[in-house]
Amino acid sequence: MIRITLPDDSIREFENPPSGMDIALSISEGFARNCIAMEIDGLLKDLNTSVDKDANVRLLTPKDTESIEILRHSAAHVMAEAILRLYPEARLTIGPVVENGFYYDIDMQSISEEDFPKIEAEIQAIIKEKKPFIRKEMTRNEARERFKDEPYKLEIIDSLEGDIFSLYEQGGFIDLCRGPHLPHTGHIKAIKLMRVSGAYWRADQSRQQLQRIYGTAFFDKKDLKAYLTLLEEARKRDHRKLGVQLDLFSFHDEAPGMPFFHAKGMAVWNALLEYWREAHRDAGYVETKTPIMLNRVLWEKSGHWENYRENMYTSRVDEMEYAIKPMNCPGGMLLFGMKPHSYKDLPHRAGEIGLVHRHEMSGALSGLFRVRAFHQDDAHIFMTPEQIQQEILGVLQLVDRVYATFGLDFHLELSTRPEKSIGSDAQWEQATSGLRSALDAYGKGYQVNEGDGAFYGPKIDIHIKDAIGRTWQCGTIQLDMALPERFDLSYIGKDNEKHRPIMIHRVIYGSIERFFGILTEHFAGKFPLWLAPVQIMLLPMNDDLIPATEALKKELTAEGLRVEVDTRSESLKKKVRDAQLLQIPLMVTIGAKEIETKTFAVRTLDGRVIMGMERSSFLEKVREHIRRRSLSPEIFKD
RNA sequence: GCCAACGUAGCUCAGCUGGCCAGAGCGGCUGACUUGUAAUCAGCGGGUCGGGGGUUCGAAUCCCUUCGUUGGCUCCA
Repeated sequence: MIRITLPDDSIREFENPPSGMDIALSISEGFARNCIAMEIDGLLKDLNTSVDKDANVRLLTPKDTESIEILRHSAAHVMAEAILRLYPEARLTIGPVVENGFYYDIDMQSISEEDFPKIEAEIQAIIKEKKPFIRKEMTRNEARERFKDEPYKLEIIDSLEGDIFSLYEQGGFIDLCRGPHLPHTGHIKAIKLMRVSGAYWRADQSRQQLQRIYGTAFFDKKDLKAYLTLLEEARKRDHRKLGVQLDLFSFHDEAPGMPFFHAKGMAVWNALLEYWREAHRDAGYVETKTPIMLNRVLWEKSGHWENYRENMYTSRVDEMEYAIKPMNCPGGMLLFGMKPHSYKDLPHRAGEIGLVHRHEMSGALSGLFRVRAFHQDDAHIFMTPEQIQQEILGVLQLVDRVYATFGLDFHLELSTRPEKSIGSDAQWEQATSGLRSALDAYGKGYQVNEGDGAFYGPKIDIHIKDAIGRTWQCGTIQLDMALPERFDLSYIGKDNEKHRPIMIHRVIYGSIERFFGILTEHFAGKFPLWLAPVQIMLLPMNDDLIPATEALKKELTAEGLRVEVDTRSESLKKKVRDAQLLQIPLMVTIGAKEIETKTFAVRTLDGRVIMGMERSSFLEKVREHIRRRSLSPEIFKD
């Protein structure tokens, strides 16, 4: 007698060891049709696994969160089978599930997206056959024999421990796999190949280049459609596209990977920095600036010459070797090291909007998201060990304040000591527990990435979530136990002895260029009033009103507002349309009436028009909206 | 750096199984219209078809090479 406990704590008894399907059938036939896998005492298994002892069993249907991964994993097998049918000489390597889909790395001839339709047709044929996934187990020797013509599979087998290997077979296709899988291929209701790219076997450049074919799969065609719609939405928001449309920035062959910011882009940039300075002043920071080029001696001292050389631009001037800084820290170290410090001066918070250059691989470049020259909103904080918790907490609060201003939610990740690291156990313990207790005190919760810290210290990464749910790592707080040592930094403690300060690097925007790009996509180009490149577009009703409108522009500009006049001899409709397309938050129509009564006819981006607004009240509300850095599109609500 | 795709007017794109003067829409300019909230009409300019080399009677179209862009690998702000 086998007793199966279901999630609702009900118990079902079976004479013989039941499979998941048997259990599902004991509930209802419709439910059973829907089940795709099961969980036995917390372990995911195939639905046809026999439960041979009393156990807690959960039957999975497409609604369960784990199900989609099982589906995609199975989809990867189906894709692999389809490819082998079409390209018998192909050799499979690995085919994991990734966010939003799956891929399979295959050693085969180069293919392109044009080959997708025929592969997809083959996949559909396999799905239609509703082939069951059958699990088999083999010993190491049997597995090696079975895959003797599959060099990559052999290498995988040899790299794994244990003596029993599981394989899954559907139709004539068999693959080494841990499982679990769907009951049969027919459960794959929606599948689509997304793209193909190169990848190296075991991510090693010196090894075989493979074809990585990406696909995605869903239980419902509607879900696939929704996913494709999201991709479409992301494409519409692409900052590279909006950057051209809104005249914000550009790239030129003469400086690949190094953005040029246009006047309108700089308006946004300056608004970002103005806010940054305000927030940092409030948080007790001073601002510094260090040169972008420093000599080799400095970089040898900091360790960059040894560890970061291949990413640095170097130059020889007057027989002296220089490097353009890839990071701001060494300059910051020099500044702190200039004069003695008392414990009473700590913590010392020095911010720097530092321009750094890093020679990224050409293939890594991508719009403003990955560039070779960028500005970091850096800061170096020097403190006593006792101050770690309080200081980190202060940074977290600043992070909170800044991201909230943009309507960005975020989560935190703590990375701890990696295998290769410098510093003593005690130092790491003190540093890590300092970060941990700051995170605990902050109370937002965080994820721990064991062993993911930098070699010179643990760190906290801040991941923001944008308007369409994508996450980006921007801010980071890194504790550095190496540089104060290398630069022999010290402060005089209460005991009148020299002590080594604790130092952190931290950024909040991260790279201003990248943050700019993220914000552009987050807002879909519809920047809030305080950030908008052009805040007000004045629309004269006819050409005779242009001089009067230009005079108004002058007045509004003097108020610190970013204003333009549409002087074209176009219809009002046309001028309104073009201002809308440029996502300008305020359109102010100037007709004879407005001049006469000293009022404004104001239109906001949501299409609402308010006629006859007193100029003083317009100004007051606009100023207040900007001062509060409000995100609301309703500038004249009430 | 590697793999793949792409590069035609300021922008978006057509032409690309080689062959009439390389096209369209938008933008720009000129003129008319003088407009009350998402495209007024007409006319006119504008292109080394990314650069270089080659095949060919003939190349935007085919080949080689180079630069750049995009998607990945990798790396990371």
